[in-house]
Amino acid sequence: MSSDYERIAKAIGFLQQNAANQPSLDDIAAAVGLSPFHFQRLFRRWAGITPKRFLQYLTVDHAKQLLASSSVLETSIEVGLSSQSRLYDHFIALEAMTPGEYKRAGMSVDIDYGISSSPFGNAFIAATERGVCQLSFIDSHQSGEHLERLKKKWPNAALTENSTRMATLAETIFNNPSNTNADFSLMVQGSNFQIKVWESLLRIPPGKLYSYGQVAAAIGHPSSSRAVANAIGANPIAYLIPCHRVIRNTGVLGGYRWGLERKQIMQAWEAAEQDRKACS
DNA sequence: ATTGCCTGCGTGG
DNA sequence: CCACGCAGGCAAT
Repeated sequence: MSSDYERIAKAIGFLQQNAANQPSLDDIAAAVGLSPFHFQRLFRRWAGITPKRFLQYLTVDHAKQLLASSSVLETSIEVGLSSQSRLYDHFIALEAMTPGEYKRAGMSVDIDYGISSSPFGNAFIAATERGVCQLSFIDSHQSGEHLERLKKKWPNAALTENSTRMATLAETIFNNPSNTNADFSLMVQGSNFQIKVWESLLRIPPGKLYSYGQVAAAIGHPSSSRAVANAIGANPIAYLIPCHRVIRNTGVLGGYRWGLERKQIMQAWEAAEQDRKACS
C-alpha cells in the first residue's frame, strides 16, 4: 500500500532537489511515476491546494512569516505538574505524570497499540483507555523499534495489539478538519521541565511557528533554548503535541526526529489548511 | 552561508 | 555527585 503520503513525499523531495530549475508539473509527475493529470488530482486531494501553491509554503521566507512575533505562549504557563490541565485552545487534555509518580502509583495500565496510515505516512499509535500515550511515524512497515520504546516507557503495562481501534483513532486524529472540537486526552510521563515544554507546544495554533527560544521564554527559562530543544526531541506524541511547529529563529527547520522532510510537509500542510479556511 | 563559543537541562556513569 | 551530549542562539566572518 504505497500511500498518498509516500508519493507526496517523493514529489516534495524531487522539488527540493530541483527547485533551482523550476520543474514543471509534468516533470514532477514523471518523477513520481504518475501522469500529470493523475498527480494533480492526487495532490489536490491530499493537500487541498495545487502543487505550485504548496511549494510556496516550503520556502524559508514563508517559514519566517509564520514565525509568530508576539506570543500566545507568553500568557504564563502556570499549570502545575501532574495536574490535569485542559488546554482549551486545542481541546486537548494533557494528563501528566512524572516518572516518580508513575512508579509510586505502581499501577499497571492496559495499552492498545497498532499501526495505521495517516496523511504523513504510517503511524504507530498507542493508547490507554484514558488517552493517547504514544504516536510516532514509521517509514518501513517495521514497528519493532516503536514497540520496544513503548515497553520501555511503560514497563508495567499490559500491551495488546488492536489495529482496529487504532485505525478509528487515527481517523479522528487526522481527518479532523482542525479545530472542530474533537476531544483528545493524552497521557504522558516526563520530567517537570519536559512537561512544561510539551504543554506550551499545545498552545501553538496550527499554521503558526515558534522558535525554540520563544518557547524557552514562554516557560520562564529564556536562556534555555537548547534544553527546550532536547525536551521537544523527547516528545512521545508526534503531531498531537505539535513539535513540528518549532523551528530555528532564522527560519530554517532545525531538527525532527521523524525526518525533516516530514516536518516541513506537516508545516506546509497546516499552512494550506489555514489558507483554505480563510478563503471559505 | 559558515564557524566558533556560549548556553542549561536531562541522562548515564 | 559529575561529565557529557544535544532538534539552539548569537556574533563575528
